[in-house]
Amino acid sequence: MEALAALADPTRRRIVALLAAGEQGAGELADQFPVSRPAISRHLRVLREAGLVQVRAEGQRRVYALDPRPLSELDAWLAPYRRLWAQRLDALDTEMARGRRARTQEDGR
Amino acid sequence: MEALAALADPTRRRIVALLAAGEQGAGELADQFPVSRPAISRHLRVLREAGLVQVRAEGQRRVYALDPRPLSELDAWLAPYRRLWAQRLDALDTEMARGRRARTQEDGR
DNA sequence: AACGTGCGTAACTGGACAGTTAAGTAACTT
DNA sequence: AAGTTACTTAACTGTCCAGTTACGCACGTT
Repeated sequence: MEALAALADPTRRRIVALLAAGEQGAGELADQFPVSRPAISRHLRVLREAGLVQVRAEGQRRVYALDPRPLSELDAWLAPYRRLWAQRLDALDTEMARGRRARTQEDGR
Repeated sequence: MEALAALADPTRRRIVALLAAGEQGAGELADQFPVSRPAISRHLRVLREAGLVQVRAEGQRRVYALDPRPLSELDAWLAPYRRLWAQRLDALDTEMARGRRARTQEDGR
C-alpha cells in the first residue's frame, strides 16, 4: 500500500489522471503544471518507486506510462470495507423500495 | 480526497481496520499500538478531520466509530481507473481460459 | 567536435508531520 | 473535596518531503 502515500499528493494524482489518458513525455507533463521541471521529475520518481508509472527511453525523451497494478491493489485493499457503505445503501434501498420483489439477495461475486 | 493523506499512514490504516470490526474506546485502541497514547490521540484527530471516524462521549470514555463515507468516495475516485486493470485481467482471462464456457460476462451491478 | 535539447540529480530551504514528555480538563469514586 | 481514571492539548524535537536554482549527462544536430 505504498501507493497510498504516493497518491496523497494532488500533483501526483493529476499526473496519474493525465497518464490514464495515454503516455506522455516528462516535458509535456511538466508543461501542464505550475511547478518547475525538477519538481515534476521528483514526483515522477515517487510514482515510479510506488510502481504507478513506468518509463521508457525514446531517443532523449523519457516517455511515462501508467501502470495500473498498484491501483488494483488499492482496490483490493478497499474491497473488505465495501460492505460498510453497501450496508448503508442497502438500508437506503430497503427504505426506499419497501415491498420490492423479494429476490434482492445478491452477495458479491 | 483528503482521506488519501490520512490513510497514507500505516498506523491510521490499522486503526481504520480495527474500527471496521466495531467501535472502540481511545484507550483500547491505544493499547494495541506500540506508541504512546497522545500519538494515537493525534492520529484519531487526523482521521476525524478526514471524516473517517466519529467520536461519541460515553461517560469519560471516548468511543470511536468508523465512518465509511470517505472510503466510498475513494472507491468512486478509483472507479474510472478500474477499466485499466480490468482490460489487463480480461486479456489474462482470454489467455488462460481459451475456450471456457462462453457465459463469462458478468459486470458488476 | 562543438552546441542545443531533454531530463535527471545535487544541494539547499521552508513547512508539515509523527513521535515524545508534561500539563490540562472532565467525569467517576470514596 | 480529594484523588483516580480517561483522554486531549501544548510544547518541543527529529525527520521527511515538496519546492527552488544550479549543475551534470546523454542524445541528436550541424
